[in-house]
Amino acid sequence: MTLAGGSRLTKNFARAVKRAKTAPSAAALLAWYDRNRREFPWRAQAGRRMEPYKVWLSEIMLQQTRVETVERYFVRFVARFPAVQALASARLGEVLKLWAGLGYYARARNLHACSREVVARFGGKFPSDEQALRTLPGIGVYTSAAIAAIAFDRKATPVDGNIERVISRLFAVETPLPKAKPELFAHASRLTPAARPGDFAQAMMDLGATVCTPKRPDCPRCPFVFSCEAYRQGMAESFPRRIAKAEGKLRRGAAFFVQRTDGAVLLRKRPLKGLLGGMTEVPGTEWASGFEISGSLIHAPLGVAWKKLPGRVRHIFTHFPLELTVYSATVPKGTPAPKGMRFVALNKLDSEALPTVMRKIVAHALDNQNR
DNA sequence: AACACGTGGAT
DNA sequence: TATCCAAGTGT
Repeated sequence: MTLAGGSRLTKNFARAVKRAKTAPSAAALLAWYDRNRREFPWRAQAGRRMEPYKVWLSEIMLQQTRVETVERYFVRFVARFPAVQALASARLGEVLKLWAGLGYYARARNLHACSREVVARFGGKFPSDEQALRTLPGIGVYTSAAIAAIAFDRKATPVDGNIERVISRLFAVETPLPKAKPELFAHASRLTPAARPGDFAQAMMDLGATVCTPKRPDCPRCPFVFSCEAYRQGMAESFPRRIAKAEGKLRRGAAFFVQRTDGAVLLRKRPLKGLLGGMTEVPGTEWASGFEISGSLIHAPLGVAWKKLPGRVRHIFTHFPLELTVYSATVPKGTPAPKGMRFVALNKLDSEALPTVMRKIVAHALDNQNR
């Protein structure tokens, strides 16, 4: 962190901390947690047991996804599937619809598979220990520890991105991520108390989300300020060390927006595996680097008059940027959909498993086809 | 071990 | 506008 403004008060505070550095204590963190309790739809009231189903569902949704984004998805999801049995008896398509827009769609496929295994192998009750949880689809090292600690009060130490940041600062860990993971886990595990391990984990994550933030951490409000080595060095913001990933190469492609005169739009389903697996899409070409627009009409789903729309649809995936040219065509009412595709009424698009990039294509086409 | 896998909010 | 990156898992 920076000593904002360099005020005398702040400098004195920093000097006082240097003199008084103490060992970090879980008790201090838990006290902070109790004073700064945050309410979430999946979080029980203080002292109440959390439902394993809700803990599991929220943990899956929260993987690589911000709390503010997850909240409304979680509420909708629980309203539709109040318990693991309801989810297990649903079709995958129904689950993907509720997941559309949330990203990382393998999570939804694994969530569905996991619900069926919990019912089939564990009688509809989540197992409480990490080893057993770890055997379920979509539940990895982090999530198994999180469920064991938060739902079952087992002494387990989940380490997510927040906790990595908190710990790397607390101990000024110079090893860059992801190599530092074992070291960070060892530190976190040593700090985990036998009492309230679930609250401890949530407290660490809340601390990372609200105080020990990536940019401009609010160190004076931190219960660990007297223990933090990075702060003592005046270097909190420079942790965790990280090795930059190579950025993905631009890919291009074309999308074919077909609308019937009654308004219905032509859609199809993507293969179950891989990018946007199992989701609905607007028909299009492959996405490739070095893509040539000139030949793309060969791949069009119908032999009709195509109009190349002005502009492009741009979308950034985690591992590559995408640039799409959109072609549009209008066909008469009653035109049957080509094999493997279907026409869907425009006002029914909301209840389709359309990922964000596909919604962008539809919006771009509707904005531009009559210009 | 390294890469595939989405999206949107903050700065 | 560009960049970062968030409660990771599977292969």
